[in-house]
Amino acid sequence: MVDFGLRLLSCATLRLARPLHALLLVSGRFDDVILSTKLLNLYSRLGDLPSAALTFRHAPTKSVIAWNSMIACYVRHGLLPDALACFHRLLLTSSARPDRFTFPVTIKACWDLDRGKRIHSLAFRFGFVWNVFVSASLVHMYSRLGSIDDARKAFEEMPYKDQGSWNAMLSGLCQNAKAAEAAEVFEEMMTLGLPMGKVTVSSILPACAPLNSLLLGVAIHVYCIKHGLDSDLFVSNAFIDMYAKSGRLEEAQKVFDGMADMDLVTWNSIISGYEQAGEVSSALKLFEGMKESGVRPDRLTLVSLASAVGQCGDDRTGRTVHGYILRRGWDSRDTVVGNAIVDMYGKLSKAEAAREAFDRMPVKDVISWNTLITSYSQNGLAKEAIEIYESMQSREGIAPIQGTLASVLPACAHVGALQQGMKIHGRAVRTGLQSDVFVATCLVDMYAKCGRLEEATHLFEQVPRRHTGPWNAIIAGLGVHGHGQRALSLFSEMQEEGVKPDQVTFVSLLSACSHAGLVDHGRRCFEQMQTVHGLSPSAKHYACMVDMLGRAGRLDAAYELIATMPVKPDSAVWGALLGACRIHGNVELGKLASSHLFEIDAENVGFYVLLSNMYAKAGEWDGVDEVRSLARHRRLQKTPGWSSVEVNKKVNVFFTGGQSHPRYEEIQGELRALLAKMKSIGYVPDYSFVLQDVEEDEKEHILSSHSERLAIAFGIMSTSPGTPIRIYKNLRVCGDCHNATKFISKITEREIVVRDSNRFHHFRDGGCSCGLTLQLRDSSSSDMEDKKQIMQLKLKTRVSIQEEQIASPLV
DNA sequence: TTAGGGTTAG
Repeated sequence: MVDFGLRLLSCATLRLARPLHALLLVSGRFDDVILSTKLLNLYSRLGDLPSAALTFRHAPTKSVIAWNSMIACYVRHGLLPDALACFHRLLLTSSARPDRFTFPVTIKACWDLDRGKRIHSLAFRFGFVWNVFVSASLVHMYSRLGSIDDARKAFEEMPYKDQGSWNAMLSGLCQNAKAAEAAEVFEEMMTLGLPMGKVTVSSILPACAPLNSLLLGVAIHVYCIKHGLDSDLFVSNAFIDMYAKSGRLEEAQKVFDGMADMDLVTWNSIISGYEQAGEVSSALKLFEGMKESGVRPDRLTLVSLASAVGQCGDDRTGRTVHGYILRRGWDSRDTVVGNAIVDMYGKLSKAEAAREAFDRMPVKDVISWNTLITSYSQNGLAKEAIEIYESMQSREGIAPIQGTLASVLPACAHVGALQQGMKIHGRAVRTGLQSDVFVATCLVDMYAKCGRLEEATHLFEQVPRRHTGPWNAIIAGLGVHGHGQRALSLFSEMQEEGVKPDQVTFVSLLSACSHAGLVDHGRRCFEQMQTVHGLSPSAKHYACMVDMLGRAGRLDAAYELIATMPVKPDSAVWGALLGACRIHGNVELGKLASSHLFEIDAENVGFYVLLSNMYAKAGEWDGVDEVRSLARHRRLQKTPGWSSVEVNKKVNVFFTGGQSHPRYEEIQGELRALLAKMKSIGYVPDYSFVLQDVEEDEKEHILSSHSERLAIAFGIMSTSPGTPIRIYKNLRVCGDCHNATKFISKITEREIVVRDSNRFHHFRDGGCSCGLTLQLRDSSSSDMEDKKQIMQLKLKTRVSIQEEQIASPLV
């Protein structure tokens, strides 16, 4: 006589299971409720859902154990609705009664809170909630579905808690970002003298990094080594993750190196650790190791990989990775992976490729939109970024979150889209996001950069002041408006309130001092930054210092600083020196700065223009020719000048000489009318700013086609009288436009604010009271000399050069 | 004869 029970229990493969199944049927023993249930369990254990379901259907009598196994089998296959349907059939059609085993598995099948609560009340009605397995399952389910309060309640109501219940509570808290509470629960567990198992360890470890408590992590590590828990795979994985997130990559690597076997999670944790720390090449190397070891990458691996490639900035690797992801079956419905690809292209400065990847995604969530907005915004396509935000608004089911506003507000700030920014501010108020420190900081920055310093200050005063962000934003804002003293006094206030300044604070502060010509204050800040605040200056800080000393004419001191700086000077540092050399006419030092710049940043036309300008000012025409031919040789083209003005919440962009605006003719008419009035009260066009060697009336037209004029004219004709006009220009405003704008502000009785690549110009009633007045006066004092030189330049080269712009295409 | 609780995420 065959002992079917024993053989069913010990059967390990499907190949052995099938003959047993047949034997049961022919011998008539299948009718035995215990044996048919054992067969079902066997199929369920071996993961053969169809056979399990068939066995279940044909079993003449169904014990509650059979029902339980069937439900469990569905859950194991992720068929949650089938599992719940099976449970309901058990309730409604079977004479069997659910038991304490039924509920844990059914609770596991609940995929939303409503269902979970219904099953919870059924478990209560059947009297099983007091079972420790059932209640621990409830704790787990509520945590999984994000209802941490219900989880805590279920946990606290448990009359008896075993280690599993504590573990469920710990991991639930960790997964719902309640690290502090998790640590409290853990402490309570230790106080009660409960033992720590490997599950406990891997549940509590994720709380260490968010709590900044490396000490706790290390203590647990020591405990694990002592009790032999450290060889467990789950435990090791949790340690890698904990160390990596605490910034201890060496420790993470040590754990990784000591592991006997590794799984997908191991590789993902270490790769993402290196990627998050910015050690991109190590992350990519580990990915190769992972492939060699035969572990198949999953979506999380791909997310880390894409992010690593985005950081390394190498678009060839980017394309390779994208190709790899496509080949290895990137599920196009996987929104997280899709978002990572969009982000990768954005970081590689490939806004178009980002857009394509975005368009290909069938399911887009709010993160997809945020990522695309950021991709455009960070690649200088601010207008497009705002348009994407607008089209996002019309999508159903997609509501802006913190990250959305934090990506679109800088775009508004960049093009000076004040009305759009204000609309977004309104939205932030309605959704309560304006009290978010990050959003508030962006709002302060936006108002300051859009020329509304009062609003920025007002908003700053309402923001909680513990964080450094808002302080940095307002200090920078005061800086670009030329209010160096106010920036300094705010900095003192910041220290009095105990807010710790960071690297960014000092960049804002130093540039504020630089713009206002406060050299001594700037120097003191630069010293304090190192001695008092223990911050080592970066290339950015040195660039500010060089700019400050250079503007003040202390070129030797500026050069001295560069020669002795401990970090490698970048293009911003040398660029600041070159700019100062141009102002003060130091050709020799300028040549030196350029030689460095042409090595570090050979593609930047601005530097060629600056150098050529400087040669022209000094009358060194050979130098001018040399620079021009160098630029031509490198196939560089001038940066097109453009200005933007916002009318009716829409950003209008005008390119210098551009005729593509639909109301171009009207704009020209407006400009002609203005010009006549300007001339009648004493405006004389300054043709020295015209670059082409053409007839006088043509010159007049060229000046009138500068992008800022087009934008101003459009602003005047499209808004009601008295409305201030705000312009953003990507390059610096030319001297003639600066003068003309004074006249326009007088004639039209408008306040005109022009923000250029350097700072703000406030025009009102025929004057300009901006921070730059001083500098402009400086350059206009030598106006006559400039004009003479430019005339000479024209004679020699037939084309002259304007600040930051080369007249005709270089190629 | 059946059961719960564990690590990685844009």
